[in-house]
Amino acid sequence: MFSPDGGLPAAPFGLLPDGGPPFPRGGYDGAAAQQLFFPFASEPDGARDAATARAWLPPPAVPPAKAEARPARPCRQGSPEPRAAPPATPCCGPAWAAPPWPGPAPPAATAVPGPPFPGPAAAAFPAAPGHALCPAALQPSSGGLANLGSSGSSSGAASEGGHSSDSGDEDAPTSEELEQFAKDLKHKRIITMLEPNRDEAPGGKMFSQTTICRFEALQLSFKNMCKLKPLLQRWLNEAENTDNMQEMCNAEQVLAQARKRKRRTSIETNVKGTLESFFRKCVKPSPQEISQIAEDLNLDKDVVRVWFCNRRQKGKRLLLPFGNESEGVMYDMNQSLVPPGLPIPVTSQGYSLAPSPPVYMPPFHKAEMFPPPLQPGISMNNSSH
DNA sequence: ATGCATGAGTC
DNA sequence: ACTCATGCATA
Repeated sequence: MFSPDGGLPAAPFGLLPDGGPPFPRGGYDGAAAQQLFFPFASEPDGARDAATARAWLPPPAVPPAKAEARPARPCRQGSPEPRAAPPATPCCGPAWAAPPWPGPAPPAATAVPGPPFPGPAAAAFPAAPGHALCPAALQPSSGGLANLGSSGSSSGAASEGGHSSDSGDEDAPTSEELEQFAKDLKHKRIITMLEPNRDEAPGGKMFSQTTICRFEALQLSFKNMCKLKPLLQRWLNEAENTDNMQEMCNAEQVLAQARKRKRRTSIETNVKGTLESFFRKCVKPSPQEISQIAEDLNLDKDVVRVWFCNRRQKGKRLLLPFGNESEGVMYDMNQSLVPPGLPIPVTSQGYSLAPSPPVYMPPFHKAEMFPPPLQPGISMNNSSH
């Protein structure tokens, strides 16, 4: 049934061989030393509550072809159930259901390839008053956060729990602000990293390099960025005003290293290509399908499952944030992605998520659920491996 | 910089 | 079992 060509040589979406530039780990070597950089008091638990929010929802302009609502069911080839608008979610439901994205985006001169966030309509963020959409994010700071940009010196102190200032929704940073902040953060971080003793803070929670990188690259969901901004902001302020960021008791986070973590699986390039082709057919295979794929590829079912999860997550991360136009047309959970005319999103490293050709997978028959007919010419950066 | 993994929260 | 946030490990 599933004969994934035993090993497609190419990857549909221009999968890059994650071969990024070597990360200069000044002081970290060993596995132990984690890459934690930012310490923070503590993350408000409530911050997560809004997990329900569907980040990057389509803007008003876009006809709700189907807001990336929760598909819920495995791929149903034949019947792409029409997706209704996301039901108001508990917390930020309404807020996010209604496109948070303000109007037209100003040329955001940012490091990122495309305007990550739509527009500056500033306070457009519908922070449901009653609920803390993003508790942390809503931290007042009377527009202070917004001014982070001026890396000049101590930008506004994003103190928390301050004055709730202006209106109830003005707190939400605008995309512009976030971008600016991201830049500022990047700058500061670089400086900071040069300081041997400044990578962590006392007793606080810190974020990993991964998260920071993603923040800087605006690869996190808007909601998430809103949440993190105040925390990062605080860190920046502290870093600026503190000469010694405390002794940084090595502590090294005690590294949860003691934790038994499954060794990272390295999926072979060709296998990856096959997975990609499966993904294009169905972004959310059913457990059975996953099992089948796993069997075909000789992978652990769990590995396949996780791969799909991550692939979906990646799709959202890369596709939505940068492809404004694509809002609402993100990949159909029932089918493949790539809506017609979708602007090819490219990440900072030129990672194009779009399939070479405007592939648009038509509904396929069950019988051919997964025959991944990769298109020739699709480039796959087989780099090593 | 990003792929794969983990865990909380949710459906 | 999925989404989302986050991080370890690696290219």
